[in-house]
Amino acid sequence: MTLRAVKPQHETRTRILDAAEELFMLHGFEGTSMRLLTAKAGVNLAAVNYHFGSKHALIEAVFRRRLDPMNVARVAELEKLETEDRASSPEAIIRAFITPGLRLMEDAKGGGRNFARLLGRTYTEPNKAVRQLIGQMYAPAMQRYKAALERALPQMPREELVWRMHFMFGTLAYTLAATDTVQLIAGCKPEDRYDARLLEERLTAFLAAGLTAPLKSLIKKAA
Amino acid sequence: MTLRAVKPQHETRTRILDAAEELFMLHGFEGTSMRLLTAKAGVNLAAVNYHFGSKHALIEAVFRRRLDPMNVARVAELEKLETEDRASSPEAIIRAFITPGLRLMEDAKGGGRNFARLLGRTYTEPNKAVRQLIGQMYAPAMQRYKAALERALPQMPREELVWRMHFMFGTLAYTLAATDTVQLIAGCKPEDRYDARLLEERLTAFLAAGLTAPLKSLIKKAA
DNA sequence: CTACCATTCAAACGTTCGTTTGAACTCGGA
DNA sequence: TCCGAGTTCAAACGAACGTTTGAATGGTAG
Repeated sequence: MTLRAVKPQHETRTRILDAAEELFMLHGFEGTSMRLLTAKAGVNLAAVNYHFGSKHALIEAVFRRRLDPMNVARVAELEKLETEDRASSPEAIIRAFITPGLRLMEDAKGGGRNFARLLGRTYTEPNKAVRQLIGQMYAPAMQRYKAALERALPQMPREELVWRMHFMFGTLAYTLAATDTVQLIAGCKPEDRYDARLLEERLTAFLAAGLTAPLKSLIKKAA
Repeated sequence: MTLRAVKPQHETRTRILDAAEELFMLHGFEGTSMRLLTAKAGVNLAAVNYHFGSKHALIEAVFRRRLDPMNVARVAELEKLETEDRASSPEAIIRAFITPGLRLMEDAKGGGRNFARLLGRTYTEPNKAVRQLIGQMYAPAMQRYKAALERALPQMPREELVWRMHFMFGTLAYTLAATDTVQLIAGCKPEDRYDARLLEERLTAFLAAGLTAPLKSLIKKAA
């Protein structure tokens, strides 16, 4: 019987994942060496290959740990909307989509914050294997939301909707990744720390307006 | 007198810059080795350090070659709006801002296309030195546009405008970088090649609507 | 106690990295 | 013709990379 203190089952794995999350965010995948990573995690250099098999497999594990639950939460939020007959509001759908992402940023211990920045950057990651990896992690939830928005916006041409969802996804990704770039525009440091609740309101208003913008562009095209 | 065919002044420099543009886009900065780069450029391995000094200085040169003219074009477009008294339209200002960026993507020879993807990704670049580098390249033009939008939208709280510009900037960055991610949403390959003109219309409509969205969010905040 | 399995460890593997070196080459001007 | 500055070249530098190895270690079941 395992009476010893909590039995740190796979504690090494967790320490590696936490260190990887932070260092991948700070220096990128290629910029993070296994020596630095294992030193930060306080484990032996060989531990990564023992527990994960390779560096690439570690990258995959880092994403799976957070991304799978996040997309489950996304689908759950959407299903809640649908059972409550509130799925006809594009704004509600947008909020359901972005909330699980923004939740990451209010993680007090910093792990979620690190992952949020890492995730937001990875959609434009050079490494094709990594991009495809998270692409297929997203695919199921993405198709659900696409179908929901098609129902909520029946008058919108499908192709136009695809592009607007693309823009929406991009804005969220950038917001998660570029948390320190606001000062590029503000010209000074942000007055206080990220207020995730306020950010959610701002982002939802911006995206809802963009997604439901008038369709005049298709007519003006002749110009 | 230099009668010889066009005198390829600094042709080696150009070949290196072109190869760097493509390879940095494909594999990132750290993922691109000087050996691969110089082989692709058809020059000697030592040529990069001879002509640029170091790999980091090459990265800087790659950005300066395209980014400086682009931001000059941005400011010029804005000044044209202002002399024509059309600077009161947020949509016109947005169009002036995004057009020079989108122009890169219709470069027939591919160089601009490569740079567009590279640029869009770099706002979320892990390497802080690189991020700061392009940050300060952007700063002057950014402040001009911020002032213009403050004048065009006098009723908008300054802080709200900063965030909406941040979102706008992010959407453009993502659009430039993630040219192949649309199929993540579309679920299939895009029917035809990027139509920059149509994309400009779609992006302008989306961003103008987002930027001028109603301000109700500030009231709803109590909920 | 012993045997066993999972895990940890220090050390080394071969490869590739960015950069440096000093000689060879090119070519216009004295 | 010869000089010298500008450029290219093959070769090598030490350092750092991801991964592998085989021996030690620790706790558990027989």
